[in-house]
Amino acid sequence: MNSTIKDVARKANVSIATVSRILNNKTGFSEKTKKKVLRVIEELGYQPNALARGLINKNTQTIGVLIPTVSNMFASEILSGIEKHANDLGYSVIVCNTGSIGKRTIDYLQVLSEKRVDGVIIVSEFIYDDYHKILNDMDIPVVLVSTISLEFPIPYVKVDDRHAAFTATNYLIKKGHTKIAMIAGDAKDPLAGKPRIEGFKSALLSSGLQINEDYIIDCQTFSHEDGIKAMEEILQKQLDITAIFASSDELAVGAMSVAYRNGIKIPDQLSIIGYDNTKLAEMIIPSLTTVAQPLFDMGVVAATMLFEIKETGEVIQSRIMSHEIVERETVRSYFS
Amino acid sequence: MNSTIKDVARKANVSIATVSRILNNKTGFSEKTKKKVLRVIEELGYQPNALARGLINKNTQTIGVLIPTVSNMFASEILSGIEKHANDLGYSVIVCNTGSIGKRTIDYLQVLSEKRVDGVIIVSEFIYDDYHKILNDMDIPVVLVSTISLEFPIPYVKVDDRHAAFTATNYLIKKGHTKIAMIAGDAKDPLAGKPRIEGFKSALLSSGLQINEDYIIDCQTFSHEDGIKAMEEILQKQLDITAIFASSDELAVGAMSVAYRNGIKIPDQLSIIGYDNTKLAEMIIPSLTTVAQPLFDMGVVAATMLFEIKETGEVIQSRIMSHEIVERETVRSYFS
DNA sequence: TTGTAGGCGTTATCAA
DNA sequence: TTGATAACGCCTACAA
Repeated sequence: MNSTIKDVARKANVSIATVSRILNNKTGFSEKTKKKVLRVIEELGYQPNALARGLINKNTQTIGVLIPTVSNMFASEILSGIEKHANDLGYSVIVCNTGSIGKRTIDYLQVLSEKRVDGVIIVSEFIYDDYHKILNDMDIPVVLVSTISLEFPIPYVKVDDRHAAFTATNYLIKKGHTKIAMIAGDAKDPLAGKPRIEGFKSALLSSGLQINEDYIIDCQTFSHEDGIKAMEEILQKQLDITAIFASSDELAVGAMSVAYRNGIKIPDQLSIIGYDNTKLAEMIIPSLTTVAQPLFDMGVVAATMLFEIKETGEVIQSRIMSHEIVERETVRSYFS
Repeated sequence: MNSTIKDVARKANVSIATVSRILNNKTGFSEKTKKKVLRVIEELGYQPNALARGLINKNTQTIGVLIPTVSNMFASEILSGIEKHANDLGYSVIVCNTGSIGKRTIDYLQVLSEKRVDGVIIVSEFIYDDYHKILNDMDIPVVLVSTISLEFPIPYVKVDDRHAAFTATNYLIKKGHTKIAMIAGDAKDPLAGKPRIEGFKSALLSSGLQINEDYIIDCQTFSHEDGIKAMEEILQKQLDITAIFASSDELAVGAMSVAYRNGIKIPDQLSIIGYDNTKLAEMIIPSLTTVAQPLFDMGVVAATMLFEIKETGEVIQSRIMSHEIVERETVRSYFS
């Protein structure tokens, strides 16, 4: 059990060098010995030891993925894309669930560093100085997904949040809505929070609509639970609105459930548009109109970029993925 | 960048053996040299090479997880639990997205074998002979989650599907329902399909109700989409029912959406109970009554078992996790 | 308390 | 076409 190259060599009456050559499709052996060696490998059930290989080749055929939570549809869809493409190229992926706490990230990075992964993909996280320091010391490709670093020149793949939020809001306006609230997620979040608020505002502005800060509900997170709270706040404030733009599908769905409980019909009395286009958006009833991020593809693209950097050794251009409105059932038009 | 133990030794004027001892908290060095070495390590930013360590220690501090899809709430919740506990114990996890095709599983197993992972957790998959052969050759702990192998004695953690289905159906009956259909998922699935159907039937039987095979809708999968199809079939067949038991939350939600589109009020005109208790169940509107599997905990327990086997070297007892009805809004009572 | 040296399972460089 | 042999970075007897 777990024989080594040495065992193979001995049993086949050749040197380990020859076995190694055959294993790696190098040149320098006869067809006959190849046959023989291959048979012995089969007989022994020999499996090359990736550790020993990695030690000498300085690559492990594995990458690390830092991701806030695998157990939400947003992140897991991205992870799925990454894993898919990595696997297609013969790489394994180590998942690191950073959660919301920051400390674990450092530890994970340390571990990935010790394990000598060939690259790291970071999803939806702010890049602090110490992260970057470790990353830098590791001297391997890094790419960001759905996040960005102003401080450090790390390539990323994401949608243009401001633009997407603008598009969503504008969609509402084009449907005849003028009294619109926003459930903003974490307004302090410089990556997924602020830009979307800005996009919301500028859509209003460019249509000559008034901005009222009271109509922008700040939550702590982008979760379903906070969507509920936000909608309750909207109701309690008795905001005079016909539509809501939510910064995530979960927020939107949370809001929808409160509306439902209060007898508010969607979209008849209140329209709502989400953000992300997770599977939740199509499963919820009524199905949620939302601005889609190509989550799975973003994962694939991130992995593609990572390996491209690895191969070429060059810095790669970041990618802005295009977003699009997916029209479903939660937005009412005031025309036609 | 990427200094070795040798660099540390040289710079600290000690032997590599001493550095190694300090690194591993062994005995045999003075406090003074420890200080000195530690400082040098700090200065150099030295990180032990896990590959070299693993090569000699014969362990990699990483486990592999085979899972059909990370991008559904069921699997990702389990994965989350596994990752959590593994990480707490200093292990990394490699995710292997087996998808629905079988071939990839073999390849993944091969890779995990070459990478010399310390253990493997397999989620929701049937264990074929060749899987088992590889697993056996790897000679490492294996545990199954939400699946079971009749052929091979591999420890597992799961709920009692038959019992859980019985409980769900019985719950419906106790609420006064007598005309109940089942959306069965994949009826040919010997693990998640058949047992639930049996549980459904025996609940009916033990309450003196009739079993009508026509009322058991067989789908290919447990997906949202198939829930839609199943409900359409129910409608088209014009089954005379007041309640449905669905083999997964996704199926239930798919059915709900069709009911909604057809103006059928839930739970007023039709009650429905799901299976799993994923986050979807609490987010859907109205929120879904369902029989809960402790998904996250099952992941944690699986990891716990894995490491226990690894430590003790003994075969560990399988664990049947308890299920429970989570009462929400989709089941109407005919009493009171 | 410390150092020397052999070995973990490979690949790669020489010779032969 | 082959085979020794020196790395790769670390751990661990065994000596000192």
